[in-house]
Amino acid sequence: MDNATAEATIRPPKVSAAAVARACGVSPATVSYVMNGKAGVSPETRRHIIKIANELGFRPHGHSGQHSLDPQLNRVIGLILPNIVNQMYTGWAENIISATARDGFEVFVATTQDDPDTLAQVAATLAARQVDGVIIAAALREDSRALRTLRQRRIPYVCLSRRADHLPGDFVGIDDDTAASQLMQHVLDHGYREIATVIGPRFSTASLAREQAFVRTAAAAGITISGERKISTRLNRDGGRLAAHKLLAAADPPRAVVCGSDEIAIGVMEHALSLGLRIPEDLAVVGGDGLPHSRSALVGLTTIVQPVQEMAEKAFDLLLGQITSPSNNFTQTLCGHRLHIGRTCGCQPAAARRP
Amino acid sequence: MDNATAEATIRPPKVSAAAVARACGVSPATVSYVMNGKAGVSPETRRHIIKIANELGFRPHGHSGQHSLDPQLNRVIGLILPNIVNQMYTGWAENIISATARDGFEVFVATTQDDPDTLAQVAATLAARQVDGVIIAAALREDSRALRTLRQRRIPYVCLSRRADHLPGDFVGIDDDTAASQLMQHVLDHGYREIATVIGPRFSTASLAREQAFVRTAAAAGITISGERKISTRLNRDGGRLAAHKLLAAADPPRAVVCGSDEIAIGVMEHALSLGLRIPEDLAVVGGDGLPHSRSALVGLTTIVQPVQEMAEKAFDLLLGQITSPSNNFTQTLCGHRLHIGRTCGCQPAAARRP
DNA sequence: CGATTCACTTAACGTTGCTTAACACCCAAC
DNA sequence: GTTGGGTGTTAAGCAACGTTAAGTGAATCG
Repeated sequence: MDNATAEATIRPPKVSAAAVARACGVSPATVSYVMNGKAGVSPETRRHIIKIANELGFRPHGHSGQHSLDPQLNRVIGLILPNIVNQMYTGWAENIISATARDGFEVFVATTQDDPDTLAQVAATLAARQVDGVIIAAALREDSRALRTLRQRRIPYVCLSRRADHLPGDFVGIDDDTAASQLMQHVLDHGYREIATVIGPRFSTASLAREQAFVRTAAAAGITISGERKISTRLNRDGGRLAAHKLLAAADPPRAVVCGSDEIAIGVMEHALSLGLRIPEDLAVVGGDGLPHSRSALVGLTTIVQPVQEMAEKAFDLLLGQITSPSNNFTQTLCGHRLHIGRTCGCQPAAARRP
Repeated sequence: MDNATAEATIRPPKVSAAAVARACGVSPATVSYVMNGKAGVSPETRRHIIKIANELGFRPHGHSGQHSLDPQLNRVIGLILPNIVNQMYTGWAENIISATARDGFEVFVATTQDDPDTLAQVAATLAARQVDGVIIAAALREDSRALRTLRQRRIPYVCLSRRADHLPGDFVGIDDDTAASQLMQHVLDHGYREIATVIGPRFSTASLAREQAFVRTAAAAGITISGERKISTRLNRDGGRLAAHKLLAAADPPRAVVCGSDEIAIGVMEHALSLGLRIPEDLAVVGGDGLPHSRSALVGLTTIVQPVQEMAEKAFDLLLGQITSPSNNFTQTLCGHRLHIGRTCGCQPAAARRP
């Protein structure tokens, strides 16, 4: 009797994975593999299935096609960070919180310490809390459990800075490849030949991309960076100290250290100073995040500056878009970076800019 | 619609959960799950049921079972910080988040920028979100609107570092008076006579207490700090720069600056360096938070070190106590601080030397 | 020509999301 | 007091869905 009301308000179009499979002439399992970025599917089939799935508006576990969600959002989003000590992350957090507050959203802040299990659990917890969306700056390349959990619950998410290898989704970051390449080029222009690189964990796509660009750019200048001089460490000062200890204790210590992160660079410099080395006279160091305090006159680090506020706001913009109108068309946004020339590379403070 | 509405306005409507269920085309059990925030209901169905229930004016306070509110916690706490850029606050946040996670709590992080209205609004928002408790590191001396809101709603809170002047409540902090006194004494021991103090906003009890201790300790050594040399500024680097600009542009610039916060101290040093002054040869500077990066060899700030982790865990402990067994017996916990001697005061640490 | 790899299917499995049904509770009527 | 209808809660059950280990068959390779 009241069915009229019910049917008028809710109408499930029900695009199941099986439907997509039928439309593509494959088995549901294949569709599942494609949607989760698993291996074992040919590129052609993969592309075909993605195309059909988008056309049909497929979402996993499709009990419902469209959200009628403006009225009753919880107005809460989750923010997953590797930690909240590194100022790179707090910078994003600050700006995300400001941006969300403008729209009346509250923010759950969670940290993972870059542990895969913690990440998976945190995502599950946030999902259980009915957040409207999640911004993740702690994605891991291989372990996509967290993102899968969110996908299944149809909770929109946006990856910030790091992405997952095989899972689709919105992404906001900088062009790590170009930025790292420019940074290395600047070091090369100083004439340093003995160069080491220290980056964050390789399970971060951002770290990995930077290392690869460092090595490639150096190679293009005829400089090979040996295995012992390519260090991956934790994304904090201690990681930098440890790396510096290894590098500087070697028989042939490097003349310059190119880091993937400011915190690491600072750790490297701290250790070098404790050995009595002068920077940049004995050792040049450059970083990769552009934190305010490492750019300051006290430290004077040469580094890549990321547009923190722009990135944060863009990430929330994208998330809000996904929340209000979910789709399977994802965008990859690369924000513009710039090189900040300090004095740790060997440049003179007054003549900050180099040609 | 007409009939139902008419009757509804005249008589207590008596909208049962079953009616909502029928209107939504689901079973009463599902409505029950939604109304109690239990799991096992899809977000779409949940929203739909909430919407219909609101339209029909459904009141969950039917005559049955116990009120579900008392025994069931939401397992969410609020954390109110002045900002999330100053590493003092992020240090506490990091450790509070870790501590709460161990007990299955989630944390809403909110920032006030030290604006009284923002603080009041943030507290109201958190209260509306049914948090189980709040940790506040952004309390203001005079404006206790926020704390009063929480008290009225019977939401436990713990003040961290700063307290409100006239409102009772648990408090965790350090002995600002003793710490500031020791810091000033160390500066006096160097023999400096021309001393200025720069602290955070005086609406923070921590800042005010430190300034008073600075002045008192200096006075005990026969040194008067004039009004122009007692500066209160914003709790960030820019605040420090501004203060330094005022102090160093004066006819009689000070020989030493005693700061109430590391960030301020760093701002002071940055400005001094930009004027070509050497630290500590031309100007000695000491800080007051003990942030990891200002203690590092790169900066070498002499400062008060606060036991960040201990304070964070203690604050959550107290909060948890208030949540599980509310009482009116409040405790004031003072954690132990220590003085970290760097080189910005003029001391010569063995290892570190700067070009 | 058998072994291996690749691309996909089959089928068992674990989850999710909801229903049915049993339960605990309060208020009225007997 | 006892009983019965009405109400919200909760465990148990079940169907649908997506996931994934195991399996199949064709192409490739040594």
